[in-house]
Amino acid sequence: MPISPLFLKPFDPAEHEEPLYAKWEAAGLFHPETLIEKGLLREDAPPYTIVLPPPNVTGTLHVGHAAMLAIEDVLVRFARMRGYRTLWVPGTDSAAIATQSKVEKQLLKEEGVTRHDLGREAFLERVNAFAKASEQTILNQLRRMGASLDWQRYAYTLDDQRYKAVITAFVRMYEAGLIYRGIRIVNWDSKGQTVVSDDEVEYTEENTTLYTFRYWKDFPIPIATVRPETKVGDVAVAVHPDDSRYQAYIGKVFSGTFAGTELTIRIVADEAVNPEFGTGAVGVTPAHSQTDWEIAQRHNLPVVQVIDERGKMTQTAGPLVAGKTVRQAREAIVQWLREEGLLLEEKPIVHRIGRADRTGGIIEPLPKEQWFVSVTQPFILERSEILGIPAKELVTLKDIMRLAVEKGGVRILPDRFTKVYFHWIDNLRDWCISRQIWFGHRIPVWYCVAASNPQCKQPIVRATPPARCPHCDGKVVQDPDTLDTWFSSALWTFSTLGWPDAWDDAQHKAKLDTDLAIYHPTTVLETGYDILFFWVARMILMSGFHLGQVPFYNVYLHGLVRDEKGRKMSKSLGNIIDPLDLIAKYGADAVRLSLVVGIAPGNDIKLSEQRVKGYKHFANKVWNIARFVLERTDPFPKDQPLTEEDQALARERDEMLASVTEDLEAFRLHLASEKLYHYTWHRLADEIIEESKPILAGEDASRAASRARLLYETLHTLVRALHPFAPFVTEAIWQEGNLGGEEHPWLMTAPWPAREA
RNA sequence: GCGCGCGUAGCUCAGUUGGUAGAGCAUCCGGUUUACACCCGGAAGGUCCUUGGUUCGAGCCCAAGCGCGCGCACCA
Repeated sequence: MPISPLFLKPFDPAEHEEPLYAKWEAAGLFHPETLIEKGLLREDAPPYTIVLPPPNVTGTLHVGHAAMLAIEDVLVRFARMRGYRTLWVPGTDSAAIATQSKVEKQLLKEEGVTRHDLGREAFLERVNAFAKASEQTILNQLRRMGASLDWQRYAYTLDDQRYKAVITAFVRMYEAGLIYRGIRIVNWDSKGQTVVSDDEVEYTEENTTLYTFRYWKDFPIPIATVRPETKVGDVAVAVHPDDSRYQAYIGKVFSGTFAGTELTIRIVADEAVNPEFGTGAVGVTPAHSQTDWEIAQRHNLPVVQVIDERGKMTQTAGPLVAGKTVRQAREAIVQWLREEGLLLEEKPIVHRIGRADRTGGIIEPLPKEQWFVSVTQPFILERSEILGIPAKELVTLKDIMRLAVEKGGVRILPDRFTKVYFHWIDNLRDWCISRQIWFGHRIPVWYCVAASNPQCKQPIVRATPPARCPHCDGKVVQDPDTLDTWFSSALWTFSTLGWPDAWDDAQHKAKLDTDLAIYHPTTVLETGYDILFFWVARMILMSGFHLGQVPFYNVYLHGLVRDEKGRKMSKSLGNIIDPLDLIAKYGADAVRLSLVVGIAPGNDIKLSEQRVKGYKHFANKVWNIARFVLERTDPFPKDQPLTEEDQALARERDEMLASVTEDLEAFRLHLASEKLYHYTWHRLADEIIEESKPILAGEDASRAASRARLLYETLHTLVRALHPFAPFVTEAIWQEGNLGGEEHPWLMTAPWPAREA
């Protein structure tokens, strides 16, 4: 058979990649059940599952996604070739706050209206339309990377099935006493006009002034603050219990006028005060500081709110500042302190201020009534498959999160993140899950409007809307808030596999033969180390509570992709590399290799165009090796015995493959790929093939035939081993060279070349 | 303050359990018209941050220090 004419030029990714992907998809090769039907996979094959960390539905593919896809696709293709029942579940995330603010910005710019002008219903229609319109973009970009995702199982965090999972989860946790409503100091995003969780606050250092002053002339203790404007809300001064300077004042109460408002200040002793800082005395503002709120709780102090949700001073703040913005109020109060001679010192200080990671809005701590998940409330886990966590005993969500990792149920890679994880768990507070935005899963809670008898004051928490109040038959209204987007993301491993429908409540286990029974717990969660807390920990929490399982056995954390100088990619630096541009220039295989070869788990990736270009050359090298070998070995002498030197070469190759296989099993993708790269180029091409030229053309026919057989078999092997890393060029060679024959028309589902370890 | 990581060739980084220091890019010299210029051969380039320890043997293990980065907490 003559060699395919396609081989007679350099490998052109543009010519092969998209058509090949379309063929794989059309043949159903991403869908494990189709492989079973076609006899390409045994029905009793052990499962191997990864759920894709869902990209933002309105976003576009960035290099971080590209790295994630490359790594996961290597794992999935490796597992598939080894005969696992391999499932990779695709999905997208509504990314509540990010998407909503994007649409709000657009509305304001193009139509000059706010979401309140449109109203909730109309606004949501607009957001959903926007999400729908963007969806195909990101999905096609996932395809361009070559990701072998099972599209028949595509999930979206806001679709009906996921909605059902979210509400069911909420109701069950409420009934178990793990979800409660309470007034706390929360992180108020003044720009996004919503609460955000502790993990969604990012701190930046800024230069500011530390003011030392007295409330009024005969007030005995000077205090220091960076936020004079909040001081109109002070109710106490706290000192350390052992501080000798202030012993005489502890327990005393002082009254006076501060900045035009009457204050009653009690002196309290509290361990939280650092006697070294400032004057060693803290003005306690319970409504606008987490620490002060806690002090106020311990000493039974009142709460006076002086800043409102829009960042303006309230009427309670007094005539001097009421109605002013925080900034104006600060100036006014400092001015007043100066005029009154109360200002003792102004000192420059570096202070960290919090901003919301999604909107950039300054975080204002405010007391608000919100919904929380308690991480310390004990409950009984009816059934447990989690290592080290017994069923029918009292546990807390914190216990589950800690023990799942500590006892080995979940393994985190690289190992060093385990400590970071424990540290986070140990400092964890209750999780605030309500958000004052509209785009997202609305909280399944209703309130009786009339509230005519005491029972009616109880919130009605249920999966289906109640028509009337069950106590007085009055009208009900739904809680206006939506859930933190991470609440639904935390259910992702099992909400994508059919929970709660696939769940048998009586048996506390998945119904037989459902996706949930077959594919959960998943095998690997692969994601960036930056969302270890947001997501990984909370998935363990949710899966532990609802299923009594870990959500995954392994966590593979990849690093941040940075530019060639090691800087974060950002719009403001203008150093963003668009993976689709790279794919267009160098091909998806090259992009994938550049994000995998030699990059250890958890390490940041410095990506340069040079690097990608190098791997394009590699893909072409593989292509040319195939041409050389196929040209000279067709038909290859299958039964020719190998000479001793060729047996040695075959052994060397197989040892290399055995070690590559071991590396892949241990998630050492960086080493596996490096070994393959090195063997292919610098051993096979540079040495073995070069030495083979005279042998193949030589007089010794049996030696030539032996070498031809060796080369053919080596190509056959190598193309399979390289497939997970560079799926396109290898599949193209497989097809054009007809390497699989009748039995394995697709390289994608051909067997892995090394024996089971 | 608590914790984590990094420091290896000019640059970017590998180095799996301790066993003769590696790759890509860049530099220099040479080659090559049929697998491939998206190439090949060769050269140069290293106190593996420092000091001390364990060991027959340390880039790797231990201790201390220096420099850089990150996470968490505090930040009144």
